[in-house]
Parts: sequence; structure tokens; C-alpha cells
Amino acid sequence: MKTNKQNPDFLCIGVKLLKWFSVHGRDLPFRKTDDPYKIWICEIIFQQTRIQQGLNHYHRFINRFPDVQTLAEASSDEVLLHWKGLGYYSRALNIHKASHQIMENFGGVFPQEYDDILSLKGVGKYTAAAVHSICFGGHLPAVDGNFYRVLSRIFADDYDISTTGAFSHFSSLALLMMPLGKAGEFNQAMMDLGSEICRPRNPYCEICPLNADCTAFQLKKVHEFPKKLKKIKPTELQLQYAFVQHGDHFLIRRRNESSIWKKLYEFPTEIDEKYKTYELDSTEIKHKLTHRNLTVIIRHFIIKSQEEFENLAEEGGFHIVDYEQSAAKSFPKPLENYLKIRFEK
DNA sequence: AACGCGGGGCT
DNA sequence: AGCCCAGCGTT
Repeated sequence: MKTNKQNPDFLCIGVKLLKWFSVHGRDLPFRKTDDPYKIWICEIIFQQTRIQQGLNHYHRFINRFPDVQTLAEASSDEVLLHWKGLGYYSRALNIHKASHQIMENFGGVFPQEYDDILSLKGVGKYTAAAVHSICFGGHLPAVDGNFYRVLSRIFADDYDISTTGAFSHFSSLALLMMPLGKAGEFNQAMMDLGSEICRPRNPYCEICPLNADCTAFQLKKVHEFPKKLKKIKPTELQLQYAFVQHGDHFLIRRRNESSIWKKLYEFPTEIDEKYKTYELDSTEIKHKLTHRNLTVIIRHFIIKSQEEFENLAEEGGFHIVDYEQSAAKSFPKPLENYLKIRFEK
């Protein structure tokens, strides 16, 4: 465990940050608790997710799964349902697996050691440091996108944040200014400063508590940091679906565990050609994801005969649901929108 | 080291 | 249209 690596000049910056945080820190629900379970859940939910976007999901999740035991006893279906709309669905599956790890390996008590926390599915170096420092007094920086941005600007540091070494590079810088015994507050203070003041674009440098210490600001080069060379380039993906309708009922199946929308529900990808006379029309939906440009083509079939509808479901191994039920299923966004158009126009 | 993985907000 | 967000697991 790294300790006491402070540098007096830099430590002064950390103290200023803590002072700013004590006055201007955000009033967030998970700041009111020291329950490691809740802190863990909130850290997972807010990976790559803005606070505003995930806040309702956090409340619903904690309300339904208030502790590790409740979560471990729930079905993965229900956990996924509570993740609906958040994205990065493997997080939900990992949380569920981790709850079983806690039950089996740690007797149902959330582990206190850094290495044990890190051993949980879905918990990486960032999350382990965050939970360990906030709940158990650990002295490690929780280096996330905010750390990259704030630290690269303060030190006018052009280390490429898209490389593997960025985490340890900025960890070392953070350790220089992290006051002993205050890591939990320091980590949250960095997040708030990064989100409220030292924003990616149009930062409020004029009111930043650290602007006198910020090299990039002094050089008027804040916009040059952080440096990031690797760009994500979306690839094209086309999906074909059969929306098979009988009254307000239709067919669904489960996606597999590969590719996008892991284990969410979807329409059948194809049906036997003998039903093609029932095809009414076809809809094309364009949908942009971070890593994919999707083209979703949905052929609409209407089956009049109940018997034929049930046979079709039987043959393909599909589930029959109605629209009201479907609202309770975890559908990917484009399919959910398609349903709304079909049933609520 | 590189890649896959969502959805939403902002400029 | 592009960028970023309380990152992690897999290959």
C-alpha cells in the first residue's frame, strides 16, 4: 500500500480542494450513507454515466435490493429489468454475480480489504479505490475521467489518457496532493470539481479554487488538456426483426450474451417463410450507439388465427407477451420506441 | 495493448 | 457530428 507520498507544495492544493468541497460539494443521496453496499452500487451505476442520468435508477435499485442478501436472492432477469435504459448491461450481470461472491466468499458481509473488493466481478481499480477510501479509510486515489482532466490541466501534463499507463501516471500525481486520512473526501471532491468547475468544455476557470495552481490556466492552454489521441470509430451493424402481432400480443425472445444488449429481450430475428403472406409492412430505424451505427429493419406480421399464432410461438421457441407486460420487459431502446409507435399512435 | 460495450447530454 | 461521462472484462 502506497502511503505518505505527499509533496508539501502539492499537498497544499489538496487541502484547498477539500476546503472548497466542504462548502460547494454536491448534495447527493449516496453521500448520506457509509453503507459499503450502497456505495458499491452507486459506483457501478455511475461508471460512464452522468449523475443526472442514473439517479432514478439508483433509487429504484436500492429500494428493490436494499442489501446484498436481497440482491443475491433475486433473479438476474429482475436485476436486468432494474438496469433497463442505463446501458452497459454487463454491469447488471456483474453486480448480480458479485452479490453471490459476497455471500459465498465473505459470509454476506461486504469485504473491507482493497484486494477483496477488487476481486468482485465488475469492480476494477477505480471502483475498488473509491469504495475502499470512502467506506474503510483507504488511502488510494479513485482515478477516473475527472482525475485525468483536472490533473492534466493543473500540471499541464500531456500524458495521453487513452493509453494503459494513464491510470498509474495520474495515480502518482494524485498521491502527491492527497491529505492523509482524507482520501474518501478527496476522491469525491475531485469528481465534483471535475463535474462542476473543471468541465470538459467551457470550464469555470475564473471561479476555480485551484486556478492559481493550475499551470494550464496560467498558460491559457486549458483547452489543450487532457490529451487524448485514440478516437472511437463506430462500425455499421444491421439487425433484422420480425414483429409478429396477434391483437395486442406479440412474440419475443432473449438475446444471447454476446454483442450488444446482452441478455435483453428482442423480437424474433426471423420466422418461417410460410408466414410471409401475413407481412403487412416494414420499418427501418436508424439508431446511433457509442460504438455502432445501427440499422434496424422490422418486418410487421399480423396473425389473425390464435391457433396459428401459438403454433408459430411453439415452433420458434418464442415467448408470447402483451403490450402491458412488455413495458415490464427489458427491451433495447429502438425496440421499445417501435412498440410505442405501434400501440400508442 | 486493443477492443467491445449504451444511452444521454452538450456544443 | 463529435465528444464525454463516478470503467471494466475479454482477447
